[in-house]
Amino acid sequence: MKMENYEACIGFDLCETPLSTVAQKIMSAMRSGDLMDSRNEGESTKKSKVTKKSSVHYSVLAEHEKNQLLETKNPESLTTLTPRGPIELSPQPSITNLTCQLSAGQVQNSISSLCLSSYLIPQCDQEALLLQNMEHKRKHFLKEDIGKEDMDSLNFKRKYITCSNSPEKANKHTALVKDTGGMESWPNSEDTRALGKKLYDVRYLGDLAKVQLMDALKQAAALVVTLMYKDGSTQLSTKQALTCPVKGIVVLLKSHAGSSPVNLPAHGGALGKDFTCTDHCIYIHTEHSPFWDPKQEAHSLFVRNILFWTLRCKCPVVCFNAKDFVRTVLQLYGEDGSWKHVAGFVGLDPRVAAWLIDPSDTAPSFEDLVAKYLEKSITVKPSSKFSDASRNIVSQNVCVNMKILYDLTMDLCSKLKAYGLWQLFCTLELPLIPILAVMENHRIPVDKEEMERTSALLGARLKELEQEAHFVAGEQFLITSNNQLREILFGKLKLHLLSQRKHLPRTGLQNQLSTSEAMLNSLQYLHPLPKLILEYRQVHKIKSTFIDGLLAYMKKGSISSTWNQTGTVTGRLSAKHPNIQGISKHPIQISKPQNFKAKEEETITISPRTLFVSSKDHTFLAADFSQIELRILAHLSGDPELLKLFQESERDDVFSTLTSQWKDIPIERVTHMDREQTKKVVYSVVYGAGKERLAACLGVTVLEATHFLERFLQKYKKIKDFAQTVISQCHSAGYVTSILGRRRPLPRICAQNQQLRAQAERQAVNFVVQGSAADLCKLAMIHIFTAVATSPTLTARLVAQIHDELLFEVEDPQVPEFAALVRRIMESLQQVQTLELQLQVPLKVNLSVGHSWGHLAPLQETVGSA
DNA sequence: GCGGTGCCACTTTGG
DNA sequence: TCCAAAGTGGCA
Repeated sequence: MKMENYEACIGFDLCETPLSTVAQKIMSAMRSGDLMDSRNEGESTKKSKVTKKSSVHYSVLAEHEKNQLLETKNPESLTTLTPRGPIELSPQPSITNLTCQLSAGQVQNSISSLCLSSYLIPQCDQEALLLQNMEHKRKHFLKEDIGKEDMDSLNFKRKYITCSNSPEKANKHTALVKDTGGMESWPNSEDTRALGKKLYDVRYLGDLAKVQLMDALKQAAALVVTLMYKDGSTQLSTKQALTCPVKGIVVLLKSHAGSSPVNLPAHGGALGKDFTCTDHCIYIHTEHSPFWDPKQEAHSLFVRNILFWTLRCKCPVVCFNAKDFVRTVLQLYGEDGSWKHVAGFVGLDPRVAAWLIDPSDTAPSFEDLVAKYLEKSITVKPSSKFSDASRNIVSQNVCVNMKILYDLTMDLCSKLKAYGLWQLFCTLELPLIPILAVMENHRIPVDKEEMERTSALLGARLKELEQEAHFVAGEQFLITSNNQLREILFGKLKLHLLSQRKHLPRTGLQNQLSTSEAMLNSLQYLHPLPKLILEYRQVHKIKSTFIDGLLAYMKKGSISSTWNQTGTVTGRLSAKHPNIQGISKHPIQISKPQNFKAKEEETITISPRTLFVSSKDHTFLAADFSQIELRILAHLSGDPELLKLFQESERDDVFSTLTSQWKDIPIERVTHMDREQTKKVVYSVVYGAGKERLAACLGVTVLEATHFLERFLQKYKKIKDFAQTVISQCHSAGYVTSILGRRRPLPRICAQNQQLRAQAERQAVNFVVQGSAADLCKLAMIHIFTAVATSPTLTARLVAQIHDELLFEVEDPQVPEFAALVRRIMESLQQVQTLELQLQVPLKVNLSVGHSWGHLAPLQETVGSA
């Protein structure tokens, strides 16, 4: 064991008595001024320091290493000091714990050089490295697998029997090895044969064992990670607690089987083929007790070390729902700025892999995936009498499950390769995982007082509207009930008989007369009730979803969404709790309720996005791709008219241009509403909307809509050709793919039912365009995130992604530099050599800034600065 | 009678 | 018989 193998940060407890010799030296060096005290540094310097991010506690070092440290130590070799411990809690801060950093010359693998090297490796190199690692592991794994499948299934059975008969079963979970005397040495192969399903709790490891563990961690061929919750369940448990706090983290260290001769038992033995005997499973307790004690602080440093190592190590890391793992580490140990350390994390997530293969099953459990994809193991048959027992295998023993998880992930990886999804997985989806974790770890401030005022205001207005509605209806009824509303509109008032329109909207399944917005719009001149209902619904939606709903998710005056990477069939992201992608953009006007006399205006404007504000000294910067799907359609179809629209008039807004063309009005006269309508019409038409739908959308007769449809498709002829090509490809292959190879199987493309088949055809066309747009938006996120993470100065945080729009929170002085970076990166996605991507159309980005999300103004960019 | 659950209709967003 | 989401409330 050599010093070179350690991080260069070493922590000391200063409340230990007697004070260790090294600590005494450091203290005296600090007093004499030979040592810099980082407490006196400015905030900005502190942020950029890497010393705090990872360190080894002094107590972890073996005796001879302590001696080595003591010998090599002279004051000059210590460059920084960082106070640790509960200094925030104490009014009179006293140093109770120190971290010192050795100069790079003293220790070769100093933390700073490690960090630098991992940042300086370009993204593609990291991917190449990962690919190489994976390929190596895969080959190795396959080689080992050949001819031993039967043996493995036997082993599973053996383990199961052992497990169910052991006293541990009563415990429901894997027994933790608690050697209160402290385990002095990390177990070798002889010990571990019996420990296939035991967890080593790192709290109870002795100093030497800890050192050996770190070593084993660094030499592991692969790591498998899962979170353990307070109720004892893990990420692999079927019934995963929704909001259960994390108790600890379980890590399976997969060793290079055969790499050490000591670990190789005699040839031919059954146990010799059981690779599990060289693997170790550790449990890392991460819960903090409310009061501080030095032992816990030492443990905390050690844990932090392990976890940050895991996040930046070069070997494959397997984790089911890896995003939750990254976010948990950030919540536990992430300080301001430390998010950059996880930027390069690439964790193999089997759920993401399975979603790429079949995007239609959006939330499979670990157990589901095992049943669906793990070929060699227990196949769970619902009708089998062993079904319950089989399922128990997948839920009882954490260590066994971790090994199954590893196998499952390897199987999924080879499937990804077979489907041509491997590159998409590695270059797009996996790098996105830490980005989403970092987003979830960041909170957006919200104006709570304003929100509560608005809630009361809207509540009052709703009461008024309800009373008016009851009055004009001539009876009391539940205004939110569509059934009751339908009875009044068509049963009592018989408005459908007064309407001139022949085809009134109907509900899907019951085929009743609809009470939708389109219907109410067409009835609004026949009776006052429809208009009141429309206004009621608008106000009610804003209040219940965007004001009260948002308040429910607020903690300490801020909110943070949960981002779902595998929640859509098209590759888009989705957000929930709250769904920040669905928050009203357009302000609504409401007339002032009677009892609100505070203001003089008769109408009040409500805009939910205005409630989102940037933090102090920060600005929101929004960057959105303009007409991304239409541009992609132009590229894919090669339609000359559409291409011309983007290549020539790059300066103008395309939807405004289209509006002025077909409505025959000058472009200056095109209103916002006109533009929105054109947008809706264009997308409806290109994705195959019928004439009735179009008529309803435009508010014109079916005949007029038919004419428009013909004219449009005549002008942009190749759109139809493109759609035909996609549909026929889908017919022959059974699936379609996006620009970066994302796939969507559409089995109904050959359905007998005409309706189902037509739907699948429209979905195929839509997927190719929407999925490709999603690819580009994700690529933009990754490139920008990587650029910021590798920048020594930039600190901009990604706050939200609203499909084509990225919302950042930027430190005020950095806005111009960052804006230029964002524009350059996003527009340069027109061609990406490494992905063989080359669009025929330019990509255009609109930038806007402001201190409130609802009030963003186009950015005035300074040009000409080098 | 009460509370949980799943489905439907409607709304918002994005293209 | 445009596509893709999430949230709310009624209703059985």
